[in-house]
Amino acid sequence: MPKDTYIPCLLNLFRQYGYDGATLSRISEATGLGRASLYHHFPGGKDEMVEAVLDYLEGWLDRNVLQMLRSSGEPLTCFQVMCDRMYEVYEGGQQPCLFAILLLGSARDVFHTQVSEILRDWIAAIAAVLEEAGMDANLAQQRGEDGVIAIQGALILSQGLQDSAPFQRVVKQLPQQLCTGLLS
Amino acid sequence: MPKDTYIPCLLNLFRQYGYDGATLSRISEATGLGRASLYHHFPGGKDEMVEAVLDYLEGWLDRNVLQMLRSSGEPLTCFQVMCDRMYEVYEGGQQPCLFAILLLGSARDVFHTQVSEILRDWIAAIAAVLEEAGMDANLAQQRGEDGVIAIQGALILSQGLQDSAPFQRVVKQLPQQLCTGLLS
DNA sequence: TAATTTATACCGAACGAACGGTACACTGTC
DNA sequence: GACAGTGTACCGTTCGTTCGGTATAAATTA
Repeated sequence: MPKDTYIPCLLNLFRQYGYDGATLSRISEATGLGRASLYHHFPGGKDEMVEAVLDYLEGWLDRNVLQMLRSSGEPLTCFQVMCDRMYEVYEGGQQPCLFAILLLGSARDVFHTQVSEILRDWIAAIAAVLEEAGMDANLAQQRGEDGVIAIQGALILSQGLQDSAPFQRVVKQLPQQLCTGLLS
Repeated sequence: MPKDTYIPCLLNLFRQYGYDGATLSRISEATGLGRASLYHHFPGGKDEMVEAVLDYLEGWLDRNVLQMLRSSGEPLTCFQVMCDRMYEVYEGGQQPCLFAILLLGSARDVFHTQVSEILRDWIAAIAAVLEEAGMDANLAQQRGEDGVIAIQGALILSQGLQDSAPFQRVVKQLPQQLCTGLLS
């Protein structure tokens, strides 16, 4: 069984406990692998586990969101699909975002490069859809940022209120908001 | 010298390193207080330090934002002042939000109650301003949430891109966005 | 075909370091 | 003398990590 098997499990652990809270004991327990076995699959230790999860997420985002955004469909429909995907990964707003966790955790410096790259790609993909549809480049870029901001902010708030309603409302309203000002 | 003296320093430490990253050694070094002195001022240890910082922030928010919002001025002006205050505490977007840090860190359960209360009060204060100005209660509540979402999301993104521009743009645009739909 | 090497996956036990926290004796000030 | 404040030395625990070694099965050799 390849090491990819354990990655979804690791993702859930880091999301549930944070980088520091996801101790090797917990990881060992959750994966069913002994401490030494973990180091067989991830010689770089915990950091390599996080990096593997980030690679996985980067691939997931590319396959399920960015490629779809690049497929030049109706902007509104594209963003609706994007928001549906977000609803899935974040389980309706009950799960926090690993990017934010890493960005605000004690090891932020270690993973900052990879996270910022992912965020940039995501924003650029949203902006490209809007620009393709005739929106001004600067405004499109702003809208891309606004999309990420809305989702990240909504996740924080839903986490803070322990109520997924704000996130669910945001993903519902976001596609329209991103498209406002677009002739169509 | 009262213990309040060290609270801004503690705030900066927790924001810079996160809850787990702000170790007692670092706290001791940054405050210039030995371990024994720290436990003299904060017998409850690290958790009590965080709680003291949260109390401080709660007071700061009440004094500098909520009371101002309750003073029934022009909504747009109120929100502009609010955003100015946000610009200050978050140092133009360069500093992350302690609430988010605690919400996503390993000790989220410990501080969740207090953080959620602060968020709720903040949202309610924004909503009250809009309702006072004639906005529908449900929409006003949504706008309150949107305000917090925008700021929290912008902080995450600015942190992620290591670029304060998104945050600064958001605090600039937010007052208008919160007021849209308001006659006046 | 039988023996042996190699590679992969796994494990329990232990490592040094750092953690949060405590005990206690000592200062200074009222 | 009382007591807030401090420095030092130390506690037990847990951290991430490493060590030595086992089980299994495929590949290689005799």
